[in-house]
Amino acid sequence: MAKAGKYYVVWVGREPGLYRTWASAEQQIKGFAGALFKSFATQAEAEAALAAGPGSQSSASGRASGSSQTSGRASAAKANPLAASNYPKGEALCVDAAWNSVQKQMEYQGVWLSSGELLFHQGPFAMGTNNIGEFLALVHALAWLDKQGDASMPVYTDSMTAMAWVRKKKANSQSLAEGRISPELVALMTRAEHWLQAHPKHNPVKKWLTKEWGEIPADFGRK
RNA sequence: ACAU
DNA sequence: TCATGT
Ligand SMILES: [Mg+2]
Ligand SMILES: [Mg+2]
Repeated sequence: MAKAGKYYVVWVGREPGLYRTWASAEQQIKGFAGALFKSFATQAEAEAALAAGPGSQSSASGRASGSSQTSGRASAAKANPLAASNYPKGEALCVDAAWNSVQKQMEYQGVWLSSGELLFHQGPFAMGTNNIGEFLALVHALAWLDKQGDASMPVYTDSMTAMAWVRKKKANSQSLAEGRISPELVALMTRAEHWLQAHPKHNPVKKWLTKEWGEIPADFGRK
């Protein structure tokens, strides 16, 4: 997670560009031979540095330490998502879920768009699914905002499934229907559906455009 | 196909 | 490559 308000420039890495969280920037440079990166306090500084290149830095930019790998992955987002004309303006909450296929556990969290600051984190939970995590994260954010008396703050998710379940106030989960979900999560799902039915006019839910803006700030990294 |  | 979903 970002320590409120930092901007990370990666000049050399798997996918060079501008990142809002250390988790996402680290993915680009960890284990990448010859990686070059640096953090900045403001967007303007970061954008200027990204455009100018690593050679323009007078001090303390990061260099890859030990490792060796040079391969990357196909480019997804643009190098500077913040420059996209449709990038979200103003404050918002961002949520995401992750599935740990090694530990077989799901977790989810919510962060502020502007700073990357963690607002909530739940889990890990056994016997879950990606979609159940995305759904619970989204409803958790909506309920939290309602409790604060904030009816206008938008909530971003990258999950079409979670958006559909919230819209219908019903989670169409195969795993749930077939009894593969833990009692704890079943209870949370039931509670979430009931909350939605009791609060038909919840805050606006918006789709995070990962292809245009890069990973949602609430993303967990490992993928 | 699209989103995870 | 697999699983969860619209
Ligand atoms: Mg997600
Ligand atoms: Mg993610």
